[in-house]
Amino acid sequence: MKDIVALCKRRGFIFAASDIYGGINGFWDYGPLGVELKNNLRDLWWKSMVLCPPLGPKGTAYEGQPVDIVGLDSSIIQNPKAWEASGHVGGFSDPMVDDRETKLRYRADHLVAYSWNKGNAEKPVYIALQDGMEDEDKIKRLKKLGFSQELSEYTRTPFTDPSILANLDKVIGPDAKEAGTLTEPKQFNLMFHTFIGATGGEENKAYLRPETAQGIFLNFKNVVDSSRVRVPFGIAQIGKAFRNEVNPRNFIFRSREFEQMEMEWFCHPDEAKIWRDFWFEERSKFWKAIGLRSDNLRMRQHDQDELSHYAKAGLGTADIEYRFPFTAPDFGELEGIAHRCDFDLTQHQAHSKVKLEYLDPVTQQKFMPHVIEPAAGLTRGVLAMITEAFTIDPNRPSGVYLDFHPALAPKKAAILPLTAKDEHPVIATKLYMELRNDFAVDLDIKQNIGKRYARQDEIGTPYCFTIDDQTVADQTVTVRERNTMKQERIGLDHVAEYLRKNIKAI
RNA sequence: GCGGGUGUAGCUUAGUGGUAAAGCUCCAGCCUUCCAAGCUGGCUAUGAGGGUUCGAUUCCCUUCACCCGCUCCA
Repeated sequence: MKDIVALCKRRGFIFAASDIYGGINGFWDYGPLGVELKNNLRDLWWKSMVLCPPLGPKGTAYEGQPVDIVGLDSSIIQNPKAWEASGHVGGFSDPMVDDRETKLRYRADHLVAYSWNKGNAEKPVYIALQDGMEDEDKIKRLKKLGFSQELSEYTRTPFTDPSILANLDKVIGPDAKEAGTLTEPKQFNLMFHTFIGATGGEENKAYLRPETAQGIFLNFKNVVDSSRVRVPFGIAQIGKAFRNEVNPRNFIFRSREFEQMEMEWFCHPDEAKIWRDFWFEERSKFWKAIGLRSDNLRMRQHDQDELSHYAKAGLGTADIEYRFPFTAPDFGELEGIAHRCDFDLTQHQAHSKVKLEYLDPVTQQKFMPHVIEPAAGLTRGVLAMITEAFTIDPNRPSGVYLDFHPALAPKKAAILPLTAKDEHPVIATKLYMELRNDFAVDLDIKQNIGKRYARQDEIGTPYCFTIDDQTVADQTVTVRERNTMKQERIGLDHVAEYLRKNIKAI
């Protein structure tokens, strides 16, 4: 992993954000090649979803014909009420307390401290208990710690009371053996705040979106009313999302600012399963088509207890996971396909008071569509692409090369005159000018040919076209293929066609 | 968030309480007819802040970033 991070920096894929100030935890910048790679992945996803979506599954009206998906680019900042409706504000903003000994976590406002001075007023001992416990269990717990009074004899103080927080070293946690293992309560809201307007008081508070999905639900009615779509259909969006992660880790895998590629598929509740299976299949195919090896991919159904608030009911969530170097031999999430039921539309309808039900024009049935959501991490995808491509090869000068699928490679080809003399640069420049209109190509004239091949290997350029004396004589160039280092000669006038044929992924 | 570790140039490594050294990379020039060759020249570093000291990259404190393990990931 260290080598991958180093290569990313050395060759201009990914830099630490604010590098010259020592970096900033959880943020990364995409360099000249990184942005090309990310854009390529983004464009392939967009193509596979919006421009050229798959044919529908068997057992639906869509069998054999393309499904309907339209694009969207919604604002990062929305009305804060939207995040209350979605459950992002209320659901995860409570003060939490950790127990360093047992590693358990409690809501601070659910804890109550029981104390009994035991005849020694100088040194009260507090026993924190979950307020919701049955009295019987409280007595049992207190007894276990050596306190056998009636419950009424104890002083009962809310845990969040300053007198308790100032004496945490004397508090025994609900499951701890000794006092002093509980931490100060901490706010755990993962949403970034900001303030709208130059004066910025609390009443002007707003949030940066923690997922792109909500922008789609907020525009569901607008799209239905304007775009001649009929359920089932999808709305796709790619964009940045922000989460104040407690602990960003593993390069760009978990960062605080990241990019998502999400599509919300609206369908009749009865068809949810068909579409869930369909999208799961399609999305798996996508990742394989652009170069991830199947043995590095895994499909995993979420357990009931790890489901998000929106997916508790319904068919649950299935992840497409990739074996990243830092998770290996285990896997890390790359994309989740969730059945969000009608949670979001129902919530927004209730909070906004705007009717979001759908009237099927054929059956005249009115219903709240269910949502199947394939939600992929664009930046995680980039990381998967880079780690998959990273190949050690002691038999070549660079010692390593990036085995990108040609469709993903930041540079599709390099045009290299064998020497900087004679006709070589002239022909090379002419070829470069022809190709650059259609392909991301490099022209590199300086230094010896071996160095230039090595450089292209390290940035994953799949093809190098070299101009030599024979080119001058018979108008052919050599093509060097990155992975095999093999060369063949093709006509100068066939280069564009050669590239077009070889860089197609989907 | 907890525990442990690491911070000298883009990389790999030297070294010192008193002008920070080298190889590779990179850039420029020369040379070069297929895989980082050679020659000449050049850019670039003690993570940041504070303290002790005449003087700190070196000693002390704080902080930041990264790595490993746990935790977390609505």
